[in-house]
Amino acid sequence: MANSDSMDEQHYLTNYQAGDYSSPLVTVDVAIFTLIEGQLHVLLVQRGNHPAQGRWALPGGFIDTDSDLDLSEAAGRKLHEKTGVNAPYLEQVCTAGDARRDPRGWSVTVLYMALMAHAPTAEFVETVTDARWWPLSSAQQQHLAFDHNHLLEAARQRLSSKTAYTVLPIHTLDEPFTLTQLQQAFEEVLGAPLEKKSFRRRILSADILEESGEAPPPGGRGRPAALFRPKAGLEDHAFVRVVGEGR
Amino acid sequence: MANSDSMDEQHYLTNYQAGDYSSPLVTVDVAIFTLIEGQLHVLLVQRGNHPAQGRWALPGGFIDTDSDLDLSEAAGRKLHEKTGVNAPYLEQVCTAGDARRDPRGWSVTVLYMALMAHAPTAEFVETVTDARWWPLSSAQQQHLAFDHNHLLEAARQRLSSKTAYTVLPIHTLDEPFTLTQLQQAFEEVLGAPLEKKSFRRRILSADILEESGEAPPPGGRGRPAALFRPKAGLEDHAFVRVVGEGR
DNA sequence: ATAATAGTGTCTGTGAGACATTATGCC
DNA sequence: GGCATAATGTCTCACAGACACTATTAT
Repeated sequence: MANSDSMDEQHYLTNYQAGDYSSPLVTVDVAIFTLIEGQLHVLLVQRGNHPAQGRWALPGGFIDTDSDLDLSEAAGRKLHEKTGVNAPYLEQVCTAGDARRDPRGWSVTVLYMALMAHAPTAEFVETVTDARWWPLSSAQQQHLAFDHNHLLEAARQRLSSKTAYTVLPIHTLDEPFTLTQLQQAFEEVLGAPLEKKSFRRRILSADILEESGEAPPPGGRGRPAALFRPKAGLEDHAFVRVVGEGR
Repeated sequence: MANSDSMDEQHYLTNYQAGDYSSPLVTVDVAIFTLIEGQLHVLLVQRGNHPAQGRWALPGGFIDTDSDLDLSEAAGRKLHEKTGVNAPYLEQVCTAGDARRDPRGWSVTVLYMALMAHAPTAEFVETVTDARWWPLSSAQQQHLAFDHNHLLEAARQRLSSKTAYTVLPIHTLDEPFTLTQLQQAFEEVLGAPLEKKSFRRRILSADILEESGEAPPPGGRGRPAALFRPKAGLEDHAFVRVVGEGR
């Protein structure tokens, strides 16, 4: 390790060679979820290159030390390249790193979870042959590249557990939305039904939504529902009690 | 990117050169907390080398791709090298990475938080001139190396927020302990007083402690307290309501 | 009117907050 | 006895669960 008391930091840095240490590979992967017809889906891409050529994988790839300013920007970039969308919600989940997860050697991946509303008008994804929205359970049943089954499970767990005390699923809906739609989003993410009254009481008393004055879409059966959108900035509300399975 | 349809994965891998991409530097840092005389302390080491020579920093360093099997093992190793202790509790907090946090270039660090009981008999740390337990507030007031002020704050936040719905501070105590000691540990971590009755009700009804039959230490004033230790395996209990500031 | 969906009233149960009271050791 | 600390009794309040009920639309 190059160092001496007489060497100042400037001098040290000019002599420093990054290649002196064997550094792990560093990638960023993104599990992006959305609701399509009420079902939770995750975006996967089919790998065109070795290793794991032909397998489906979470979108991601190597950090570009020239153009990426930081990790979350790298994650956003990977996502944008695949979906053409700037993820409305992006959260770092965890980092996996060991000697075996990538056959190329010791590698580290920083996993992000993203949520977006599925815009049925945006064909950008469906038309790309190697990127597809998968129903979550189908995605989890197949053999994904690398350790992406584990990563997907970790992201899924983060989504579920945070849904119990936040309003995360709000990011899977287009605005404005009805309370029933929001409840169904929660139920799909949690994998369990919720009590209507409790849910509405919880959400409304948190004071994080505002009624959009808009008229309800015509053609629906039954009483038209009120339409809401999140109040600005208040989307990261945390409840002091957990919802669902009151043990 | 080297690839062709005719090349099989084995062939690809033998031709693969890790140096082909400019990879960020990868380090692991650990914020280890303990209680010393009721006060929360964090272990810092003074850097002997450039960069940031002479500054105090969280213990950590480069991944050793030869000997480290995975990230948490690397974190455990860094900790062991500094404290001679295998951390009883180790949790990954987050990963920071950008072009500027280290003057040597694009770097990524995986931050872990650790908790341990302060064994007054263990001089290993105090005698090493470049490693010291700092009261948390003193540590946070000085200018630490790199972005370690931010990392320390992130670890501190994780500790506080998880303390609100788990029993994390249990790992800062020697066994057996009294409920009063446990409550004081919670209060120190949360930075706020707790109601005695609520606290005891919560902890006892969670059924995660067992009474150690041991006799209370002599010499104390007042009624002797019952001594407890955690039941095996049940230390990661999660409550469905949050403690402290019942808003 | 009937079906269908939106939305409310209200009772129960759990557990946190507050704080007064009792218990058990020491001198 | 008095002091100090441990432990309990018990009331209130917030909020989740349950579920019956009313409201508003289309046909």
